[in-house]
This record gives sequence, C-alpha cells and structure tokens, in this order.
Amino acid sequence: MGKFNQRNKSSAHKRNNKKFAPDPCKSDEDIVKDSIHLFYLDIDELLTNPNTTRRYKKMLRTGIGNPPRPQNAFMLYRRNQMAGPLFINRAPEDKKAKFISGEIAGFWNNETKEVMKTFYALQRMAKKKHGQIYENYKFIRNFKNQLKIRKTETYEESSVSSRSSSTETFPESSPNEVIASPNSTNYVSQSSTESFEFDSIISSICDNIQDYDIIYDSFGQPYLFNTKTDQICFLPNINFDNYQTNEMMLNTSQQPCIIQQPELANIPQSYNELANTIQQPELANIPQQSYNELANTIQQPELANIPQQSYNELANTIQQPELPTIPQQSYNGPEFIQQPELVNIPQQSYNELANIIQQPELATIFQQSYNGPEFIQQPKLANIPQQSYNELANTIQQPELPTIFQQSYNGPEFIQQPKLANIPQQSYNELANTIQQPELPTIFQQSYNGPEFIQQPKLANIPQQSYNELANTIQQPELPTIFQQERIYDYRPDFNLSQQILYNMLFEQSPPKQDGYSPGCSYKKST
DNA sequence: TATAATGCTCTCTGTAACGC
DNA sequence: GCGTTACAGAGAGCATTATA
Repeated sequence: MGKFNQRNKSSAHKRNNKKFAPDPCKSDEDIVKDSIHLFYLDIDELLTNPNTTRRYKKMLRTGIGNPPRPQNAFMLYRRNQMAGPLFINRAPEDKKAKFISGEIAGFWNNETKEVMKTFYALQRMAKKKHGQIYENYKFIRNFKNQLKIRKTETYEESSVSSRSSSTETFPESSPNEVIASPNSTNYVSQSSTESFEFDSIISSICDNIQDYDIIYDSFGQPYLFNTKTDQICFLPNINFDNYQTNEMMLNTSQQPCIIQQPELANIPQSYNELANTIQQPELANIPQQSYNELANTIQQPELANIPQQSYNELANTIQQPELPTIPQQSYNGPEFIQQPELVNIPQQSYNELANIIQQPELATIFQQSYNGPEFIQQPKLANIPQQSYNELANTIQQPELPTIFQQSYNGPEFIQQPKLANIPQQSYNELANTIQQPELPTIFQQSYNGPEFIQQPKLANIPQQSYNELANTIQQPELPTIFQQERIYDYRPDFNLSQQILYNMLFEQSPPKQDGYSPGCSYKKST
C-alpha cells in the first residue's frame, strides 16, 4: 500500500474515530455484550495481545523487547476474522497475508455502524487492559534512523557477547585497548594447545583472584587481565557464554544500570516492579507467560512438549503414572480460581505427607508454605484440593516432588523476602541441561505461569533460598547445586564483577557446554 | 510514519558435506 | 584448501487500518 493511500485512509479513520466515540449512556463492556457480531475468540483473549507473535517470540529468545502496542479496532477485527471459519480452514496458498489483509479490509469497510461501534468499544477495552498489564506504558516511536542505529548496536552486541546487553557492563574495559593487547609483550597465551600455561594461570587465579579482571576485545573474545602485572591471557578453555546469567545478575546488583535503548523504557510495568525489586531491570524483559515457547526457543523440544497445564501429561513424560492423581487445576490459573468448591487445606495433611515420606521435619515447612498471609488475604487462591496431597504422597514415593510443588504456592518466606524473586528465567536451558530431570524444570515453570502472575505479581516470587534449604533438608544436594549455577546471592562483596565470574567459574560446578553461536548469526568468531 | 497481527515468501548468513 | 551445494535459522517485506 502506497503512502498516499495510507495518508488518505488515515484521515478516514479520524472521522470514524469521532463517529464511534464512547457512548455516554452505555459502557464499552455493554456495547460488546449487546453486540450480535460473531466472535470467534474469547473476548478476553481477543483483548489481550497474543503471545504467539514474532515480536513476542523474539522477546522470548533475546529477553529484550518492549511491550506491544494495544490493538486497534481494525486489528481486533482482523484477528477475530482470522479465527473465523472463513479463514481458519483456508488453504495455505489462499492465506497470504497480503490478500487476506485486503479482503478483511474490504469486510471492515463494509461493516455496519453497529459492528464498527462494537470494535471501537473493544479497542478502548483493549487499551484499558493493555494499561493494566503494562502500567505506565508509553509508546515510543522507533524512527528509521534510530532503528538503523539500533540494528548496528544489536549487531555489535551479538558479535561481542550475548551477555553484554549494553556497553555500561564493562566501562573500564575498552575493546580497543584489548584488541591491541594480544600483540603486546604482555600477551600471555593465545593457543588452545598451550594447556600448561592455561593451567598455571588458572592456578594463579585461584590464589590471587582479586588481581584478575575479565576484559573483552571488539570481537567479544574474553581475556583474563592481571591488574597487577598488566598481563593479558587468552582463555580458550572457558566458554564464557555459560556464565551469562551470573554476569547479568552481578552486573545489575553491583553496578548502576543505565538504559540507553529506548525500547527498554517500555518494559511491562508488572515486570518492572519485579525487576525493581530484584534489581535486575533486564530480567523484566523476560516474558513470563510462556515457558513452552521458551523451551522451543532454546531448542529443547522435550521441554516444550511438557504441557504446563497438565500434570497428567507431565506424569506420563516423567514416567510416573501415579502423578495424575494431582489435581491439575489446583496449580493453574483461572480454573483454579473458578472452582470455589476446592477449599480448606487441612493442615495435618501435610504433616501426614511429611510422615509418609519419612521426613517429619518437613511437616513444619509444608505448613508454613500453605499458611502464609496470602492464604488468608486471598482466599480464592487457597483452593488447593487437599486429599490430593495425601494421595500424591502415598503414591509417588519421591519426597522431593511434592515438596517442589508446594513451594510454588509460596510460604511466608515469599512474603517476607520479596527480593528473593531472582529466578533467572532465561536459564531454564542450562537448568534443564544440568539436572537431566525433565520434570524439574517443568515443575518450576508451573510457578510462573498463568494470569495470576500478571494480576498478582507477588505470587511469582519463589524464594530460592528456601529451595536450597528444602533440598538440604531432604538430602538431595543436587537441587541447591542447580540453583547455585543460576544465581549468585552469596557473591563475594570484595570481588568486582569479573572476579566474581572467575570465582564462580573456578569454584562452582561447570554448567553444560553450549554451542558457541547458533546458525544464522552474522558475525564471525575471532581467530 | 512506525507499529499493532498475520502467514507466507524471499533474502541473507553460517555451517556441513561434498568433489576437485 | 577452495568452490559449490544444500540446508537451517533469522529477519524483512508485504498488505490492511488505526493510533500516537
């Protein structure tokens, strides 16, 4: 469509907008409710920006992105039409968007005033809902020249390191300085075959870690820099990308984060609040609604195949057929809220559970988990079917599983320690690789799912320390190990960022190796 | 004038597997 | 080692209207 036409239609829409202004005698909700227009999507679903879009998926992949704009009347109309029988069963060759858009535009322009009025009401409702989800959202236009700059920045970022989302990360390390360094006399080792030197350097780091920094050249290649001797060491044996999460967390916890990218200003507010709490603004960009897609993105199809709303299938996946006895709605979203008959958690049932799994000391933990203030203040969330936990305990014979599930409902720790919400969600990949227990990431994902997260952001705050403590209690040391790889709460305050990364690399269990970069990346590795 | 959604097509880039 | 080919993944473009 040409610019000229678009400008003409733009003026037409202004007329329409005035024509279909809010009705002072009727709310938008009533307008929609009274409409006889056929809706092929649930109204609530229609009003919500879909999570199947490319921008959403990109945000899942990169963790960076601004909230989508609220849908306008035509977009709502088009989306509804696309879900209708006229288009949904159409052959792929007839589904080209360029034709469909025109076709739907034709429908739109021929619609009655009543239908138009309905969709303008929906537009206002969508905007309202959008405002609830993304508080303080403000649309920031991305001009073409800015886009070009941003693309360049993105290219450089990707070629430098996926860890470094901004240049503020390492202001003390100028890439130019570093790239010249390998040619200098201070350069220690560049060949991966020089393992002896590498080992000796690592040994030196262990003894004097505070003398070292990590610096990067313009290709993103990390080097070890001895601040006392000014020596630079190439680190061929360490995949720094594995420590992305650690660095991100350290970076934001120890250094002020300056957001220069305009798109970051539009972080959904609900995530903003979370991020503010945990002092990790970049984590706010992680879409929390869909871990299936995340699993798809991270190329772990087996994770993606675990339906999050279904414990039956989960149980099948992990080959524990007895798990289907877990009432599924109790863990998930609106269904749970809409089933008021599931009331009153008998406290002793958790004692019994603990007894059954032969760890009486857990009884206390369980009771706390289910009796926090939220339980009292949010009675509808208390609707956890009770006998199910008994049945679960009777059947599963895996004490850690019920424990994990219950964590999802948050004990007092959660309320009293909101800052412990720092579960890096991008790290499910590494988590899944590490633990090799597909049910565990799935379980954790449950904790973040569903509308409750958006509507009740505090419910997302799973206290991670409690996992460690819990895991210690039940004598499953692998659990704290898993989480420790993903977070650093016990970082050394006397270390700077680089030293902390080194510290974690050297003294913590190495995360699984990953590909250096995925196909399609338009940058070359340094040689 | 970018962008909200959509699904297809095309282009670009990197990698692997070949043959020479 | 070099060139070619095939493949995969990512991203842009298209086409629409309304909006900031």
